[in-house]
Amino acid sequence: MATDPRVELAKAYDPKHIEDAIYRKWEDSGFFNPDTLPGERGNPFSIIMPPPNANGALHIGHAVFVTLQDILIRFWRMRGRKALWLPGADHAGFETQVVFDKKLEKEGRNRFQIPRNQLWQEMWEFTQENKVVMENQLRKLGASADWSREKFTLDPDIVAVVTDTFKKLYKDDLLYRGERIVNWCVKHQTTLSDLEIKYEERADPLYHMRYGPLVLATVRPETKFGDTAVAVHPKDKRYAKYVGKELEIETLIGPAKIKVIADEAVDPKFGTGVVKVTPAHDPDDFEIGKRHNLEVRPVIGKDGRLNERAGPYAGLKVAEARERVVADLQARGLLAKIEPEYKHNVAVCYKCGNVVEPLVMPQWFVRMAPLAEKAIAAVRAKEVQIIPDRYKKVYLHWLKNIRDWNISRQITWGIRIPAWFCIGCGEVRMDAPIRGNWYFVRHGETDWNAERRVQGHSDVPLNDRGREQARQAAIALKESGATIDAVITSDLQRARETGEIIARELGGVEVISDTAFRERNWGDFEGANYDDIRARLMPERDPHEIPGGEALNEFEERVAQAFERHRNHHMHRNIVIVSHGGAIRALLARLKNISWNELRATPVHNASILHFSVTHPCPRCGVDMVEQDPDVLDTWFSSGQWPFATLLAQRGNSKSETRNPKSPWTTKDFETFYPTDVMETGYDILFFWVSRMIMLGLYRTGQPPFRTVYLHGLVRDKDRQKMSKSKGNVIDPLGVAAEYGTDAVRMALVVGNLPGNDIIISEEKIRGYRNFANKLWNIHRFLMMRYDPALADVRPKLSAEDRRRQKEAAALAKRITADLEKFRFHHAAEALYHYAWHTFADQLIEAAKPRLDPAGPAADRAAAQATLFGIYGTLLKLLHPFMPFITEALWQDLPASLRRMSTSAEAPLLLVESWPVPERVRT
RNA sequence: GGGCACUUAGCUCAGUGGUAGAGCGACUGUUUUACACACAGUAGGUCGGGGGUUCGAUCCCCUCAGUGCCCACCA
Repeated sequence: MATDPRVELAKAYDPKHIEDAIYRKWEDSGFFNPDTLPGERGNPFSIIMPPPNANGALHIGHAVFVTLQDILIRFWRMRGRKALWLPGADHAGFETQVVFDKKLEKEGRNRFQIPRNQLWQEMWEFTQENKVVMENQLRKLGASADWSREKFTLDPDIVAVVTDTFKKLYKDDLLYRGERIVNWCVKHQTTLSDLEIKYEERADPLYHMRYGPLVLATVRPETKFGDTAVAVHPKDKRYAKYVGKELEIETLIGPAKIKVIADEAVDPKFGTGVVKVTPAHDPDDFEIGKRHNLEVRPVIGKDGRLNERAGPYAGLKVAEARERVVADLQARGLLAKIEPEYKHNVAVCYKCGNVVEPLVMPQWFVRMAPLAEKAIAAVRAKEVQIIPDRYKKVYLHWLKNIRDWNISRQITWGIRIPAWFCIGCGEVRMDAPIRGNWYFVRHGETDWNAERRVQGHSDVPLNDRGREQARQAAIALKESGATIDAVITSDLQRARETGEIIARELGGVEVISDTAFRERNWGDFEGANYDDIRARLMPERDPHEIPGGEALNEFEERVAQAFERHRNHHMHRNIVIVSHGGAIRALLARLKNISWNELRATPVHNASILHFSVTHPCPRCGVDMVEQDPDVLDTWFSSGQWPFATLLAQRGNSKSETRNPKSPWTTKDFETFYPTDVMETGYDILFFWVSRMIMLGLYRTGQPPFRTVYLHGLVRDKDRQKMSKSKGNVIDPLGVAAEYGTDAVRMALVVGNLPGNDIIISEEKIRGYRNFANKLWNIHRFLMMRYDPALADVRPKLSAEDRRRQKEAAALAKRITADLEKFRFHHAAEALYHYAWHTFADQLIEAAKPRLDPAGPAADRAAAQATLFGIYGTLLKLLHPFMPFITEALWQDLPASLRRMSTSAEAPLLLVESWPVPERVRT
């Protein structure tokens, strides 16, 4: 824009033509990076941006945090602080997995049929694309974040911090692997933390079943096969005579004996006062079971179907089994009564709404109580302040009643759990030193694979897809970081080609061909359809005898011996073995000492990679190979470390120096900016995120990760409805920003919104602030039209009114400053709106109009001009954190003499040391 | 079952111990060279009901009602 006051600006403010250029100018200036901010800046101010999920576009909720945090950052930067706003993105494990699962579903695929490394690769690309889109959206919203420090939760240096914390927790006995009852989502095939389940009220039948002489009520009769006791209240006289006895009961799968126990958890007033105890499938029963040392007898599997313990009901889904069991109970007279509409709450997956199946599984749990204790103390001692205050109580209550946190997830997308198990006996071998790695890779796809034809020794070449798969496998190997020393492959063409592609992609690794790694010889069956053969032969297991082929044990022996030979030959090296589905299974069966039947659960897909590491012999079973836990960490376990992890991961940053050699666990950034000043986020993730950041921050650094938590509300539409795509009431922040200007959207999100209260937004409101931006534009236009540079040399004769107005403006500046210091954004924004429009425009400008007449006395004209421009400059500065684009544009348009910058004329930005009220120096 | 918050103009919300404000909307008028994305004006509220404290309450206390949210989740 021109600085010549005679050049006319457009009549109306058009943000489209201005915003991008302004942002580019800011970014090019380097002022977003605290290291290149001009001026003396000893006093840091830092905010770590809540990393948006890299699985989609930004929504209006993101615009809220961008606005509030950007206001804070710009405010403190203008006040001379060394201000850092560190941006990032979250891989958002389960959330992204769900989004990606849906995408796959649309393409007719599903994640359980895709090799892990291939799925990972696809998800990596998906999130990287989203990340770029998101970054640009954040820029559009005016975020003055330091992009040079940006982090992603899967960056290697972040992962290093996170896995280090995992190991430290384990060492400190704050992390354990335990068989505990967990929330299992049958659809997503993963466990969920207690925060990731919701309760829904349902009306289901309550069945009163006969257990010998007793009658008990349940909504889940199908779990009866897993009952290991019947419980009554200890003081219940009705049943005292049974306690401690074993009852002979008739069940649907024959007569059985069941213990009667007494436990406080039983409510004698509910139903008959008798309860069946199923420790494997009910959280409360699991607790009762622990108290009474009851057997945990699982009858439902991860597939949500009954298992072989349920006899004739095996294989049925829970709902089907319930119907059948009830019908059969009724037929046998074992059902005393049915209450058809019993209202109760059912736990469901918060994403898909399917009923959560409580299962007992080995998982990793963080022992929360000791961590929570410190997090409670920090807030009580006001080391961390929570705004608004009422959330403090919510926070404390949750922490006081906290339960251990299951951090294992059975999904692909996430940070792989840094724990290793002995492949022989499953023992946890956390610190087993790795000396050599073996990667078993199945060959890529052939046409026969696609046609489901048995290949055996038939020499079929890879097809195009197979070659691409091989390349993908090579990329995955490369990315695993290991240096591959050699590729050993079966001599059959499909394996050899795969091995050669991998070796080439890895930069010309030696390829060794070995006939012993061939697939099993399927003799007369080769070329036939795989399913036909399975149907014709034994449907449950592989045939031991194949006409003209190789016996199973011979085959296993051949492969196992070959592996043993190579192992001895390639000690302490990293070797890829490219072989076949059957051969890899044979190896697994030998190495892990498991049956073919169990192997069926682990499909070996084309070009999939299995990774084993060699280490010391296991102290329990002597096997010297380990494999990494296939599970990944709950996303919140990594994001819970975000404030310190991001600062510790600034080692490569050219401006922020390398790590301190004295302590590997620090960086200059960490020392400068930690603990951060403010954590600004939504109240909906107080437990998920904020409390965990406080706990993990205290645990790892001894300090809380931030001094103040500011919680904003959820954005709703003007009918108080949550925004959702299905309701069609979503406001796309970028869409409205493009239409009305980013500043208008920002103001609309600030005015009238108190901390912790839900935010109501409507297009009308945004339009209102678009009008305000236009008002500012025209105030500027008027001032510049009347501006007379010649008056700069005239000594102004200020009137009493001029002085009063100057004082008024100074008071406003003080008030806005105090509001921002105390996080009263809504106050400040509204006061500025009001002042600019109804005081400055309506009164000051109107009053000055006659005085600015060129025919008037010069001293008075100079006074009017000086007063107006002086206050106007202050106003622009005060408005800048809220409406950065237009204020910057107008500021730029002021003649340099009016800008009175303390920095050089080339440092054109309002954001440098411009705040009208200086900060008192902190001691 | 426990907890928290809210109930002020048609809508969305500020606000203060001394009998109420903003934005949007409605209505009337005005195209006056900063702005019709504007200006000038008008209408509209027993500040959820009841009780108490007080000279005085929308604001403090009690209670009732309604709304929303969070936590827990005994078959």
